[in-house]
Parts: sequence; C-alpha cells; structure tokens
Amino acid sequence: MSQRYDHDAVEAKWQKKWEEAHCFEAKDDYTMPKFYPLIEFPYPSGMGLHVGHPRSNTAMDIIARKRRMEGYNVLYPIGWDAFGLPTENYAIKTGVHPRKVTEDNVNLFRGQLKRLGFSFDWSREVNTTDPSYYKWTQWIFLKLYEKGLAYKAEIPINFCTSCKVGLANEEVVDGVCERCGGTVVQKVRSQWMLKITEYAQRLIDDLDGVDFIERVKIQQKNWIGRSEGAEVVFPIEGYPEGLKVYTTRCDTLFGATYMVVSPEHPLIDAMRDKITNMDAVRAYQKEAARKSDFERSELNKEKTGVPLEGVTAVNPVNNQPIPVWVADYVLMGYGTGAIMAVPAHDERDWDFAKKFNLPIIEVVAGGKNVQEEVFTDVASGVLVNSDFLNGLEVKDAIAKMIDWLEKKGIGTRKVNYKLRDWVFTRQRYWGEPIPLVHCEKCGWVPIPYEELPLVLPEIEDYQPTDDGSSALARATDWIKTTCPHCGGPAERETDTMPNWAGSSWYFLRYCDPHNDKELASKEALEYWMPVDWYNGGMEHTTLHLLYSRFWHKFLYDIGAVPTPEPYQKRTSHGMILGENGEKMSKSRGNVINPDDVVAEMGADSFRLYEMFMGAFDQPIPWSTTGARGCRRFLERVWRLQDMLNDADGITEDMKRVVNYTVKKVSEDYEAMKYNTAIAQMMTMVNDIYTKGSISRTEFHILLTLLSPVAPHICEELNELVGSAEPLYETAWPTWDESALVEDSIEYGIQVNGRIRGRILLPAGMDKAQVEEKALAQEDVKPFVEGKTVRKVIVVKNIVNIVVA
RNA sequence: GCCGGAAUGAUGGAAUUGGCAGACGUGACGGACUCAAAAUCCGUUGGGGUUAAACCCGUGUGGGUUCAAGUCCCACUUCCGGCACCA
Repeated sequence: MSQRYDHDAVEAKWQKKWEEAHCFEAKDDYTMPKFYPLIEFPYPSGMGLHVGHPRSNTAMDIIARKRRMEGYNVLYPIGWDAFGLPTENYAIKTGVHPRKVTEDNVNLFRGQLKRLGFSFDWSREVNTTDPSYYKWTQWIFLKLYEKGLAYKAEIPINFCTSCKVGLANEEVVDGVCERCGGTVVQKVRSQWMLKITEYAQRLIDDLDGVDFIERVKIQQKNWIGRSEGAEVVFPIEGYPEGLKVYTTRCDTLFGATYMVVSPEHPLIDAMRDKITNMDAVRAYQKEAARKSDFERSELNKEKTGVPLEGVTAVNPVNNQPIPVWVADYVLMGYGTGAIMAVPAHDERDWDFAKKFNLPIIEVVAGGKNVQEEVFTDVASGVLVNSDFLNGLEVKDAIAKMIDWLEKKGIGTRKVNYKLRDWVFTRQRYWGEPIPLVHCEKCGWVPIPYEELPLVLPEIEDYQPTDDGSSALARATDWIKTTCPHCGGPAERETDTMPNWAGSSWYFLRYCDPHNDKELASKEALEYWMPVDWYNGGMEHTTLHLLYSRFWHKFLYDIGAVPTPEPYQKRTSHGMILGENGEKMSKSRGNVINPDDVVAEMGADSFRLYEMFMGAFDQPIPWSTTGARGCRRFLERVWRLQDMLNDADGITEDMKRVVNYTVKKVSEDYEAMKYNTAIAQMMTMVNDIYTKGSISRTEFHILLTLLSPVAPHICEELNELVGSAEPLYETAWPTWDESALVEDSIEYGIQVNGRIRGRILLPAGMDKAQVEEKALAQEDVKPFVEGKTVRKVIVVKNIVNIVVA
C-alpha cells in the first residue's frame, strides 16, 4: 500500500533535484533547435505574487517543459520590472530607500515563484533597476536621441496643488488627488518625447508577418488608427496661414456650417485682438484645461463651446463665410486640432449645432429629415446640394473632391494616425536617469557612451519638490556637471524614464544577460531571437506590446538586432477574479494568496487548478472547492501506483483511450486548451479506476503527459514505480492514429432537424447504405410514415431526414 | 463615448468550428465501507411531463439565414479589459 501523498516533501525534494541538475538552464549549444517562450516579467509589488501571475507562468511552463521533452534547447527566463510608482510612493511614505523596498519585494517574489516549481532558467534573472541592466536602457535612449527620435515638447501633467506632486492618471479620481483629495490641475512641462508615430505604418504592416491572436492585432491597428483623408485650409482674414482641418469626409465640404478649434489651438492667441468676447473664451480655455481628453471626448455628455466672435473663416469650396467656435470635444492631439463641422452627417456636430442653433445642411441624401435626425450611414447615400458632386456616391465624391482640392491648391491628400508620440519622462526618482545634460551654450548634450550607466544618485529625502520636479532635483551635486561638449557648466535632466523603458527590451537581455560590452552578443541574438511565443495580459496590448515592438524596430534599423519583430507569436490569458466574480483587490477583500493555497494543497494542485478552472483566454472567478477537486484528482493519480498490473506495454483494451489521450493532450497543450487536456486525463484515470488496474507503460505515459502541469508528483511517482530516467529527460510520447479508428459509428437520426433515434453501424458504410438503415430504424418510422421524404442528409455521424 | 472581448444547468466550464447541447470538475442527493464520522469507492443530477416511456421546453433578449444555429447575419441588454503618467 502506498504512503500518503505528502506534497510538501515531494515538492521540496524535486525542486532541489532540478536545481542541482541545472536541467532547466538554456544551453549555449547553438546547433540545437531552439525554443524561446516568454511571460511578462512581473512588477515586484509589496503585496506579493497574485494568483494571476501563475496562470500565465504555468501555461508557458507547460509549453517549455513539453518542448524540452521534444528535444529543443529552451530558454524560459524570468526577471523583474522593478522601477515604478508604487515602490516610490511607499518610499515617500516610509522613508525606506526604493532600492531596499525593491530588493525585499524581489526576494519575496522569487521565493514564491520557486515554490511553484516553474522551469525558469534562474541563471539569467534580470532586474531593470540594476545599473548593469539600465546601462543598456540608457544606451538605447541615447541611440534614439542620436537618430532624432527623441525630442522635447510642452506637455501637461496632472499636478496636485496640495501634495505638490505630479500624478499618474490613475491617481486622479474624479478630478481630485487620490491621496489627499486636493485639487488637481494640468501643469505644462517640457518633456522628452519619442517619435513612435514615425513607425506607425510599419507597426501596422508588420502585423501581417506575425502570429498574434486576432484581437491583439485588431486592437493594435485600431489604436494606431490609420485613416485616409485630406487636409483643407479655410482662409481667415488676419490669420495668414488659414485654419487647417483634417477630414476623412471631404465630400461633405459643402455641408460645413461652422468650424471648431480646440481650446489649446494657437489661432486663439494669434487672433486675440480681433476676438471681441475674449473674456468668455479665456474662461472656457481655463475650464477645459481641467478635464482629461477622455472626459472631453465623451459622446453622450452635454456639448459646450464658445463662439470666437470677430473671427470668420471662408469655406474654400463655395466662398461662403463660416463661423469659428472653440469647444473641448475637439482635441489638439489629433489631426490639426481644428475641424470643419458638418452637422447633417456627424453625430457630435449635429448635437452641437442643435444646442447652439447653428444651420444644418444636407449634402448626402438617403436619410430622414436632417433637421430632426443625423444621417451618418455613408454607404447608401448620394450627394446633393454640392455643386459638381451632386448625384455621386460618397466614395466617388471623396475621390473627385480630393483631386479638385489638390488641383486648386486648397487641400492635400493626407494619411492620419490616432497614435500619438510617447511621453517619455516622469517627474519621479525611481526610474532610469536620462543620460543628457543641458548646457547654456550647447543646449542638450548626450553624455558619452563610456560614462554609462549614469547611476541614480543616493538621496535622503524622497519627497518631490514644490515645483513638481522629482526628488532627484534635490541631488544638487549630481545635477551640477560639466558639458561633455564644451566643458562648461551644465545640468543633468531631473526627470526619469517611465517604467515602460526597461520592459521594452528585456527579452533581448535574457539572450545574454551578463554581457558588459553589448546589450547582448550578436551570436546570442541571432540564435534566440525572435521570441517564439509570448503570453501576457490583454491589458498590455496597446502600451507595452506596442512600445516594445517600436523599440525593437528601431534597434533593427540601427543593426542592433537581427529581426524586425521581437515576438513571433502572442497569446493572452484571462484575468482571475475573486470568488464573488469581481476583480481581486484588497479593498474588496476577495484576494486569494497563492501561498495559502500552496500550503494547503501543494504547488501541483495549484498549477493544475489554474489550468483546469476554465478557458485559458477568458476571465474566471476563483473557486477554492474547485481547487480541492484538482487536489482530489492528483490523489487518485497517486493511488494508481497500487493498481499496477504485470501486463507488458499497452493492453488491448486501453489502446484506444491511451492513444486518444496522448493525441488530445498534445494538441490541446499547443492550442492552450489546458482545461480540456486535463479533462481527458481525468477521463482516462476514471477509466482505469473502472478497470481496476493499469500497466507500467500506460502509467508512464499518463505521468509523462501530466508532468508539465504537475511536475513534482509525476516525477515522484515515476521514481516510485522504478523508472530509470526522470521525466524531464523523457521523450514526449507519440500516438498511433490507426489505434483511434472505431469499428462502428453511432449515428444520430434526425427528422426535420430533431433527433428521433440512434443507430450503431459498422464503420466504412457508404452514405446510401446508412440512409437506408436510418429510414428503417424503429424509433424513426412513426415520424416518416405517411410523409414524403424530400431529402436525406448524411454528414459525419448525423442523418437528417427531411420530410413534408 | 471609442476600441476589443464575453454571456450555456445550482455552479466553473465542454461542444470535433454549422452536425446528437451540457464532456470534465464543483455542489447536492442516494448507496457501499465504518460502532460512528471523515476520507475513499460506486451511482443519480438542465426544466416540465410520465408508474415507466413517449413527448414538450431549453445556450442573455428580439428577429433572420439554413435540412440543421450555442456556433452565421441584423438589432438590443448586461458584464469584463484598454483608453496613452498603474504595471
């Protein structure tokens, strides 16, 4: 009789063995076929590991372990994305150095991850806050600067007037500071920007060559937001450059009845002497500055705006005067910051026109009365009231109008992107210092490459300064330096990089993490890149994933990496919710601590449950009883050691189920359908229990299949039953397709689509024979008799008899 | 608001991608074992209906396409992720 299944002993034993055998370390043998799976490296928060982390980690661990068993050289790395806001906020509150906080949190996370038995290559651990790491983050920034992709711009930040600190959007709740409730204002600061927009088209085009799940591709494309249209200039007396607008619907130019500029538009200042209601305009600008873009562009909110009295533009297609308004639903960051409004055919313009009683002119016929209802369905309309466009369909009208505008020199064809350049600076201490100095004489000057890394200076006080600069501004000795160019006095940048910086290239460092000459050697990059399979959360689709693709493309352009794309394949897991179906959070009190689960039922049960709980790509509520069910399954597997029989190989009656299980599990792992793979192994175990015995070969196959999910218990059982080699050195099993063929097929017989009977027939009968048998079947007869059989359809194992 | 997902028994989910809805797990109920309980093993479990069967209803709501719809199309409802300084 077997001993009790003691998960603590089994798991500790095998974790030690694996570590001593170094069996999960990637080999430097570049002749082997390689496989590089990747999970998003965690941010080591003080809360410790979240049950969400192991979901992605286990999924890729399964693939990593399977690939090793298939003979691949696997690099499955881990590291820490450790710069960030919460750590700094904690330091501000407690006075503990962020480096110390980070170190403690990393130690906590490392211990928790190790306890879960992931087959990470711990010898390649990286940490973004390590100067030997961020040396290369700074190096990339300098390269971007050198190539003209980093520039300064005046960009507003959220500023708490009471804490005197720049706030992340997340820290602004209902317009006030999350921490102190103080008033938040927009404060303009000069910030470093990265020209991601220069890569917009390639970031769209190159999605065709990679294997990302479709929703990721769609979301990235929509985020980049390419549109084709025209820029049209509306002349304004006293404003020589005219008011330039971007439109995708230049066919509707004859229907433009007013124009709108965003509150930040330079026109307002330039025309301030002509504008007769300047006080009202200024007040409106001030009001708008308080709102986020998000609040401003909400469609269902009440439209606001103020006319620019004294300013009149001219519609260039018909020379009609057209009023200009300022309204916050127009954003300076998109297009030209000004629009022509065609209320008859745009919902927001229509609402605005109705509210302020502006004229509405129909130019596309096909809807109802445009005075009462907006008409936006462009596919079905024909142009009216539009001079030379009358009678044309919308798409032909657009083409004709663009030609006309270009010929007349009024407008030009223009591709526009919603994507905006990346604001790359934070008024924070706990980030990578920007390796530039400002010299009175020479302007911004990069520090020489030999001086990298530019190390974060030690400071005593992490409180931000009164003007919204980071605590770095207190490190006056560090700030004061000399200009590398002229040798004169210069000052360092006191803003730091956002935490997206370190995470935009970490997968490159894993290829060669200890290199102090390059970010990674050419040979290592050529062998390991691209990442073969990257799994992570949907929430990173438009920021991290896009930013890292952008950096990678830049590095490719300067010859630093061998591939134009960093990731060959991208998949995504669903979030694990609390038992009540809500997002896990401290405040909701529904947080599940992985340590508690592991202590109660072991890492294997925990891993198994996370893979079994539901569809991998869907959000799923946690269930403690569900997890216990997985523990119960492992105990059933444990007791199979008492059911071993003396049969050799795979017994005849198990042939089908064993082969089917190998196929099902192999294919489902690859498709990330872990839940159904596990369900099939449960079915196989249920079968064995019914039979009461199992051969050694069958048991060994089961253990091999299960080992990527529950590696500790499988290794232990494998050893207990006397296998010569550990499972991690065992080859992945194959299946015999011919063993899956059934001798007979059960057909479901439908009459008019409703199931009426079943019939078991030998396999290989042709359709006519099946049809005949089905029509003669007893249960079916009453539904067919006395009726005319119109048609009989035999598909797969369904016979549908259509009668009338 | 915009972009992307999702909705199936009491419950988490499955369904060969248009072909017998509910695999597998949880819970519940019944049985075996036990002095008893726990654990374990075996069985039942969508709703209505029937002694039993037949049969009827059933995949968020309303319409549609099809021999056949959880799956495709149209219109809605609710929930989840993202919206550029959380990571």
